[in-house]
Amino acid sequence: MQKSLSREQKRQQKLDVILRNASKAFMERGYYKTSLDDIASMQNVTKPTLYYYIKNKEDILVKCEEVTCGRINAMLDDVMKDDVSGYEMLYNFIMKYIPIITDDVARCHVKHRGQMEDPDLAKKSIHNHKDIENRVREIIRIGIKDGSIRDCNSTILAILLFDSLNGLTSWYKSDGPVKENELIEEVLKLVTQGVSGV
Amino acid sequence: MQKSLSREQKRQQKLDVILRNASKAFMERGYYKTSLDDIASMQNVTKPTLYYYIKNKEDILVKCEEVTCGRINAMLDDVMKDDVSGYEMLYNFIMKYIPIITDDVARCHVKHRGQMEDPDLAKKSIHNHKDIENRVREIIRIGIKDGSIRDCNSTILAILLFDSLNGLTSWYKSDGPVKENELIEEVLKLVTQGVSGV
DNA sequence: AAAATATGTTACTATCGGGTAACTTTATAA
DNA sequence: TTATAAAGTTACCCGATAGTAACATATTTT
Repeated sequence: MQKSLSREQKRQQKLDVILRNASKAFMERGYYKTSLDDIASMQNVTKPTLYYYIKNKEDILVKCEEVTCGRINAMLDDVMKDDVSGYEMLYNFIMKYIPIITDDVARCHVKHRGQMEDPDLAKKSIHNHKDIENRVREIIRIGIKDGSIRDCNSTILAILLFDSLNGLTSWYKSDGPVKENELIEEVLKLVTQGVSGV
Repeated sequence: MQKSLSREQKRQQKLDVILRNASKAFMERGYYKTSLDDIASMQNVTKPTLYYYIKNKEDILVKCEEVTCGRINAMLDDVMKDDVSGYEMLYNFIMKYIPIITDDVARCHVKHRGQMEDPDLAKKSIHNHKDIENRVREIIRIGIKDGSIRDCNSTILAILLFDSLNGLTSWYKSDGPVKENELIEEVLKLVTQGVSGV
């Protein structure tokens, strides 16, 4: 039993590596310009081996999504259980969202969300994101109710917020010139105070 | 001469239709899932006819970019020549940027910018966008200098701003439930004042 | 040790779609 | 009205690549 667990763990680890490498490649060269042969050779295996871990190419996107949405929802559970103002919840959400979303697998998910060829998978993907968006809208509504967030269209605000946060994924590199602390700082200031000079 | 001009105009019009239809298809189904046959049949012509107007598939993206960047730069010329505060310039820029960027051809450009397979074209595309980004950074710097925009990292702010504005392109539909006026209103409020309740 | 299962490989198929060559039709210009 | 160029068509090629079948090796369990 001990050994069989370790085998299962190894399997999981290899899947993780596949997702990580595939994500990296998809972000650099794009989904369609990255062949399964490319991905396979990153693990020093051959293409058919991949099919031991994934159903098909599209399944890589699905699995990246599962991992990422799982993390985000767990974080939201954590943030929303605190008994603080809506504004503080939103602040905490943003602060914790950025480190999650700058990970390669998460970036891959954000870029390809809702774009599966299988319509059912695409629908499910959009649904997953809408769920998360709704939870953030709920935070915004709480903030408006308790007066900590100014009265606004919570739908539009939630979308704009996600746009700017998810946009990070296409340019932010953890080894680039912009430090993560500074980035979080600027994003939080922009979202909370805006750009106005006074 | 009259007639030959009209022929040239017809040609231009047909190219416009191709770009418009291709953009729409690329946004709905994605670049790689849209074949040139698909695009051709939207104009009720056959694939080789397209090659009379475009060099190859990628050239569609290049032409969408030329059109869009031309519009944005003309708008920036206009906004920046006014003798007003940096904050007001930024405000005007955002107000005028949204109608430009919610057009199908512009949305297509935003989605595919910098993703051409030909490295030279990709480089040029990124350069085009960086130019525009730099002009907006210049506006921000003017605003910081004259005190109308709070002191901040102009690079990060410019990027975040573009992220949220360009993000619009993936969800905003001119015939959807959100009115353009309301959208512009909310974006401007968010960017200028932030979300804070007080 | 043997049976069963997991993991991997080589070699192949089948399809799709970008691009082109050669030909036809329509419109402009001399 | 005839020559020339524009605009479009049919028929094809060919490279790329997702997915599979059949075979080989390692590992675990009995």
